[in-house]
Amino acid sequence: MSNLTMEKLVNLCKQYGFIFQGSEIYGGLANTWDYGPLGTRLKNNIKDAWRKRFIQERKNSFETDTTILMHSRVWEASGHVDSFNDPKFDCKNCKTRYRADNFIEEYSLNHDSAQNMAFDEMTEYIKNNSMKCPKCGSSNFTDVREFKLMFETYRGTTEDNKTVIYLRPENAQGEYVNYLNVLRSSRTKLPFSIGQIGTVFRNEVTPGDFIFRTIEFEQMEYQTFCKPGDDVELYKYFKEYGKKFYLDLGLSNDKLRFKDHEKLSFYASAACDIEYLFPFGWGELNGTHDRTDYDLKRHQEFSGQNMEYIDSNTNEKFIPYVVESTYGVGRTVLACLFEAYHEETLEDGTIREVMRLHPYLAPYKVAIFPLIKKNHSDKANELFDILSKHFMVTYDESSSIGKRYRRQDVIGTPYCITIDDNTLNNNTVTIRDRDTMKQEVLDIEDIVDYINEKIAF
RNA sequence: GCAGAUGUGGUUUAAUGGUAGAACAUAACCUUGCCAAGGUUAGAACGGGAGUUCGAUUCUCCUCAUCUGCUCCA
Repeated sequence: MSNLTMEKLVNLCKQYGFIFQGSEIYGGLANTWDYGPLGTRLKNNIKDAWRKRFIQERKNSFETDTTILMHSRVWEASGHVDSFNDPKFDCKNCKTRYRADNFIEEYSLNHDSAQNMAFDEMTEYIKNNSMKCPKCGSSNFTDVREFKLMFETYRGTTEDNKTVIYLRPENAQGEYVNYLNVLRSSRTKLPFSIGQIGTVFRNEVTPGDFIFRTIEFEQMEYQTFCKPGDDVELYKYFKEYGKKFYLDLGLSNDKLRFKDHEKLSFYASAACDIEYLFPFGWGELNGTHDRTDYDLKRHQEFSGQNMEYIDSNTNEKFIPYVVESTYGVGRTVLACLFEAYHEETLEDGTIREVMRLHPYLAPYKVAIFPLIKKNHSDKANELFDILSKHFMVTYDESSSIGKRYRRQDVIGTPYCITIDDNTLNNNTVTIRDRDTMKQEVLDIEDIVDYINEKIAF
């Protein structure tokens, strides 16, 4: 049973230290969220899980960590400088927003091209041709304005020495510009993959949905370079591999679906999302794109560097195709939180809130309780020192034992260990499983192996 | 970015143009021997700014944030 609304989740995350509003003491900055102690653990565990599946367990798979700030030519080559800002205007009457270039091409009498028009020329054109809002018939429009989706900053310390530099809107270009470096240094062959986890920035006008859409966010990206033709099978493979990854994280099959793109971007020959059913509707977690040789070809053109691969068996030369699969980190965190939350009514009628996170994702693997603070806290602290060398452990000696169990249930801790007189006399502890509510007696020596086996991913 | 609604301790809330009250949560001490027990005590709030007023959490304006619906998301 779960009836977790977004509002309730936001409060829960704040209360227990998963996620806080960004810049909260100054009134908040819209669409930014800070990860607290528990949220940071959860997020890092998700990233580690991804790393394990995509880098560690796959041959010819390499991780990079490239810079947020890149040469401006990168974004010209990628097409972002030309395509990642839109000319838009609003109908003041019915508040509909249009893309000016599309509007002119679609609704003008001659279907003129707006390709080469400046913004004020588009404004003039719309006015001079008495174009009307297709929705309400009004001609009361705002001027055409530019909506830049890339954040800009400046390089250079003096006013007259400044050059524009962009904050990356995707990680992918970092892998593409290092394709030759990785290929050479790793002595690898096609097909091979470069993965990367990194922060990207998009200056979008957005409604929030909590951490679902933010202006700064992390992506886990996976680029597979292959021989042209092999991209078709790889594309299919990575769609399924991505879904498998989400099932492994504990998301339920009936809340996951594929959504093929009908309209393809200029760089892609195929595109498909994996969506999760959030309380606010289906939302994208992953996008897999067949980017063909678009990016490497463009970088070859713009940089002058030869991006061709030589197949040593056939001596063929070609620019590799790229299949990209991108996973949103924050969105995955959000999906895992929604999926994990349960409310259970106990025999005495009280409600127990349980965060049934996969043990690998749980912020703490084990909580240690001295049954009686006075008698058992020394031994409990000793155990903390032993176990904390192996995994994240938390310690709680305040309030009643029942209350301590409940606190761990809400934050997803899979195992609780209680130290009592038996521990002092026989070296055994009571370990309680969050999901089954069953208690077992365990020798202290066996705890590490017991837990490690349970939390494996 | 547009329209509407909302903003009181961590959370849920009460009242008020004149000292802002509670419950839960939190912390300390006592008690307690395995699932939110009890007692005592403590800390903690009117989103921010300006205006009207002798005095504003309350009225007005601006702003910030959140929610709902649009819009946007190569």
